[in-house]
This record gives sequence, C-alpha cells and structure tokens, in this order.
Amino acid sequence: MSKLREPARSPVEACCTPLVGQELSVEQSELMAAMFKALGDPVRLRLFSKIASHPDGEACVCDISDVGVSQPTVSHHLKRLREAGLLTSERRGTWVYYRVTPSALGAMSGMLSADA
Amino acid sequence: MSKLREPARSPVEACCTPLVGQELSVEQSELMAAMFKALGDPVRLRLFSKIASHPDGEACVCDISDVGVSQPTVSHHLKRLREAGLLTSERRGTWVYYRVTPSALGAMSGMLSADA
DNA sequence: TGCTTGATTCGACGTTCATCGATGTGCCCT
DNA sequence: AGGGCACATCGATGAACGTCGAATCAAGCA
Repeated sequence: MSKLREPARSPVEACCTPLVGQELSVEQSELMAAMFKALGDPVRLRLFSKIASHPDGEACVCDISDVGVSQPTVSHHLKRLREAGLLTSERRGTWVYYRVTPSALGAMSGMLSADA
Repeated sequence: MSKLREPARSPVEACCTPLVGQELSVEQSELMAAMFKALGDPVRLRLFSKIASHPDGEACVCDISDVGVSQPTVSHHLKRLREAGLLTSERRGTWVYYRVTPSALGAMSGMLSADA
C-alpha cells in the first residue's frame, strides 16, 4: 500500500523481517547489505565492538584507536561505520565521541533471529 | 585458561559473546568479519535470504538463480557464502542443494543481541 | 557414444577498498 | 597570537572484489 510509496530511507526502517521468514526485496537487501558490509572488516568490527562495550555506551576516538593501523585509517573506518548508520559522533571540546545507533543493532539482530 | 590454547577454528565457536558485553579479540573479529563481509553484498544477501526462507530449509541453485546476474556470478557468490561457513552444499543427482548453516546464523544474531 | 541441461571454474576487466603520509581543521592553553 | 593536541580530509598505491563470456565438469537420457 502506502508502504510502497515511502522508500524507507534508513536501514533501520527497512528491515524488521527475519531472514528465514520471507526473502528480502531488492531495496531491503541493498540497505541491509550496506550495514553488513560495514561490519565486514576486522578493524571496523573491533572499533565497533570497543564502542559498544564501553561503559557509558560511548567512547572517544583516543580510547579506541589502538587497533594496529594508522590514525587516518581509524578515522576512515569510523566514517564508514557512521555512513552505514551504525554509529553517531559528537564533538565535545577537544574530543569526538562515538556512540552505537541502538536501532541499527536491533535491525540486524532481528533480521538474523529465527523467529518464523 | 585453556580457552586461549584452542584457536577456535570455526566462526561459530568463535563467537557467543554479545558485542556490547566485551570487546572482541583479534581472532574473533577476523572470523566474524568474514561472515559479515559475506552478507555485505546485495546479491549474496538475497541468495542467502532465498535459501533461508525456502520451505524445506534448502534450495537448489536453479530455484534461486533469478537475482539479476549471470549464472557464473551466482555460483561465485554461493561459493563465497560457503567459504564463510554460512552455507553448505550437497549434490543430489542433477541438482546441487544449498542449506543455511544454522549455528552460523545463531552466532551472528547472538553477537548482535544486546543482552548485557 | 553422443547430446542436453545444471553447475563450477577460468581468465580478464573495471571498480571499489584499505592503507599510508602529508596536510587541514577545530579546540584548548599559555 | 601562538603553539600543541585531537581528529578529519586528501591523494596515491596496491590488493581485493563483482561481473561477464568461454570453457569445463557432472549427471541423465536417447
């Protein structure tokens, strides 16, 4: 119905359907693939994990930069995670704090859960 | 303890830790990133979805090949999904049947669930 | 033995990506 | 104003990736 007329801008809106329930549409697959792709790099996954497991749910770049690559590369990966909708960033004074987008996590795990 | 001495060959064994619980080790991140990477392509995600949502939990290649790319490309993507441990394949007569590795799905969704 | 259909492998081509050093920007402190 | 720190952007480079047509393999059938 009207669902077809709203293109579902955010990956989060795009998926609440469990993978095993019914096959994905082309649009859904493109949005979700972008999120999976963002986590499909060891360095990015570690950065994401460091942020997600941080006490206050947020971490400054300096807290998580120790992943074995140069600082520009860390910044590059954080940007990709941000562009995929998995992270948000906020500058407070000298430091920039990153935080996991909660609904994004839910969308991915919801899709992978076998509840159908 | 002894956990450190067994390298956790399979991605499934490697991860049962929720992402938000504690940060991933280097080995864990590499194994899990390979699985996410495998789903990080729209065509592969649709193939995976088609198999996962198939009635008997398995599908022959001919049932899922209609994803808009050539047949060698389909085969290539199925191979990548197999190598990531997400699918298993079995030849029965003329056709080859693919099936989702159940524990792989569980590992990924378990990692993304926020239960900590 | 040949022929047909289903599926994988091979070789090539253009694109995307991860990585780095150098440079730029924003903020704080003296 | 000036210097120093945290982080982002730029430009380049080599590797990995997605895609295809052609060739190959595997199984069934005449």
